[in-house]
Amino acid sequence: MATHPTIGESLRQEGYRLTPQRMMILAIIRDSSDHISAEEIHQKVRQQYPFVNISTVYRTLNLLKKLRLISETDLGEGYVRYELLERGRHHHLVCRRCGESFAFEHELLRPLQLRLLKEYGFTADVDHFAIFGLCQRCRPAEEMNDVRKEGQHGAA
Amino acid sequence: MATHPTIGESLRQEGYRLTPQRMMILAIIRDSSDHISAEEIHQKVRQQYPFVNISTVYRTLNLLKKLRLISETDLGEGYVRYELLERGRHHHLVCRRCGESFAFEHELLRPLQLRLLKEYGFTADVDHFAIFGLCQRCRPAEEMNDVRKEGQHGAA
DNA sequence: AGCCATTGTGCAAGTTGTTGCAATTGCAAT
DNA sequence: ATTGCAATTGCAACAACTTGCACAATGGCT
Ligand SMILES: [Mn+2]
Ligand SMILES: [Mn+2]
Ligand SMILES: [Zn+2]
Ligand SMILES: [Zn+2]
Repeated sequence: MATHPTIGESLRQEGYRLTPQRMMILAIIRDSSDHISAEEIHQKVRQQYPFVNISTVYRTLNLLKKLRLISETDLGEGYVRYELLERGRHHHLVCRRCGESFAFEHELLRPLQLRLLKEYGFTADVDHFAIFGLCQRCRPAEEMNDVRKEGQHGAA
Repeated sequence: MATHPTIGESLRQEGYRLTPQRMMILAIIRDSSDHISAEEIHQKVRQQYPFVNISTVYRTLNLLKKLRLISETDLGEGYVRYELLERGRHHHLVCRRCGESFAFEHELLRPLQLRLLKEYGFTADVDHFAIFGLCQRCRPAEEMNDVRKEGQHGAA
């Protein structure tokens, strides 16, 4: 129940208030084993305090994002999900056909990050990417689909 | 005035109709020298045909996206912009502080694309990325900002 | 030309997320 | 304890985009 000191306290140390709403939101993000959406957070906070407004949830998420305590990522569901950044840097591959998503190592993005810094002096925020495409299983199916369409010319 | 045959015809060859609305939308995207937003397209189509609905614009953009004729990208303005994919593959760096955006070569993403394919069998859609971070000019300013905050502890 | 199935459009309502504003809260100096 | 002030909240309105549905347009078949 006691809010993990590190995250709540880093809020205060930046000069922000650790309000009850923020404590509840933080606890829920911390206790979630996976990515969590704003709506899910809102539902869970409401179980403790039914009057929280969804805009408070969004504002808190934006604050935590700005302080780089959480990261957001769009896994193609029509809304964004959030995750504690201290949970370890990683990224996701999302199949545009089956919707499945797989994590991949941050290492794979490091060479790009370095080249952007060297060639453009640009410090890229490489926190939590989602890259869309076709997974191994779906590629053959998609190609078959393309071939079928080309076939429409003469056939059928 | 005559719609560029290649794009309009590739629509038809996929079995979709080339309606007047779609012709107008296509012509506007083609005649735009830069990224263009749905709202901008809607405004311009309305000059020719005041009854088009914004949802037709969005539906057409989604169709063109699905057929990989256009690509979309979020440059951090609060809405998405679209560009003809045949205009040449490139990506963007967007500074989260000053909002400035710079293009960068597709070449820089190719090694990542290849590694994702080799290591995960994942065929990444690397059409038109926008990577956020700090540009060369803004990084010193941002660091100064961080230092000032740390100073709050004892000072002030 | 007339009919039918399919595709596309307009409209209104819905979803996710943001924002202006007035009221509340927290904090510190009196 | 009271006051002053900035940070935060709830609420309602808004913005970008999507979707369900009824009607219109299209294209194929006869
Ligand atoms: Mn993740
Ligand atoms: Mn571009
Ligand atoms: Zn798949
Ligand atoms: Zn900048």
